[in-house]
Amino acid sequence: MDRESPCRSQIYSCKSAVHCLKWYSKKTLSNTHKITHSLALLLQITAVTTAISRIRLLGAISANSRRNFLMSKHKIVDSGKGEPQSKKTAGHWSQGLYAAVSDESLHVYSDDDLVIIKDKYPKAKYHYLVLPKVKIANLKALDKSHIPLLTKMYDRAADLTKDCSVKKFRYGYHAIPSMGLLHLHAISQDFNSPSLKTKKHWNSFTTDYFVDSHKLIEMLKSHGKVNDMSHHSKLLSEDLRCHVCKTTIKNMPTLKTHIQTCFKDS
DNA sequence: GTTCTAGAAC
DNA sequence: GTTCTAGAAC
Ligand SMILES: Nc1ncnc2c1ncn2[C@@H]1O[C@H](COP(=O)(O)O)[C@@H](O)[C@H]1O
Repeated sequence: MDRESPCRSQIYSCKSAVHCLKWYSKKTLSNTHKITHSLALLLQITAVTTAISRIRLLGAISANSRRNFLMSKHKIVDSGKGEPQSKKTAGHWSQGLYAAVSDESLHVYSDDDLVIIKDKYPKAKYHYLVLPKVKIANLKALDKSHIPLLTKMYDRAADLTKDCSVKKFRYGYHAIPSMGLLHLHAISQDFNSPSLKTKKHWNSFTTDYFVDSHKLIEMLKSHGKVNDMSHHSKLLSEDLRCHVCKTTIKNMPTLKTHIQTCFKDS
């Protein structure tokens, strides 16, 4: 466990509270004082124990995400009054996946290493997110040691989607994700969904902005890290192009109609 | 006049 | 990431 995590420090404070109780009873305090102090300490222990058991509900999620959980519980914000809210602040929209993975009712699949949930705003008939249970904030945090985990994430996603009514799927990462917490997209290639609305949506799943899981794993094998892809942002404003026949299409409504007939799942 | 996109949101 | 809407494009 992380040495600095609130979880660990709370266990320490719990232990020290017990220690204090023993210490107090040996001291020559009046009986009334002893009882008052002991009761106060017992209340403290109960509160700490409750906090720890709530944190344990978060399962195998790391000390860092427990810290975020505590921050949100205690409404800790790191932005000053009148300042825009920091992206890393608990409660900011970009941290929404932390709450999603913590909610077991959203799990479509879960094991010791990963969780699979449905994408809340699916951009196709089938759209899942695969998240590791150990907190990995972003692609930059990845190194060679993560290859077995990333391979497993792909394997489980492929396994989950093999019985879907649409057979063509892609499994990959956005080059520049908006949401914190590493997540693999598993998305069917029909792109038939009301939540697919904008050019940015389309280009994020159909240009090189979408980095196949295999490609990402190859990057880690060959370079030991994920290549810098900050220049990929320009791909989001490219002209709309059908992912099947590659013709350019003038706008989103036309594209959505076009792919309904152009995409064939065989 | 209607459809569609792009940018602000404290 | 989404929602909302002003104004560009048709
Ligand atoms: N609370 C949420 N639960 C599940 N999926 C979400 C949530 N918020 C956003 N998403 C999806 O997460 C994905 C994040 O995209 P990106 O960060 O670009 O990889 C998008 O496909 C969103 O639709």
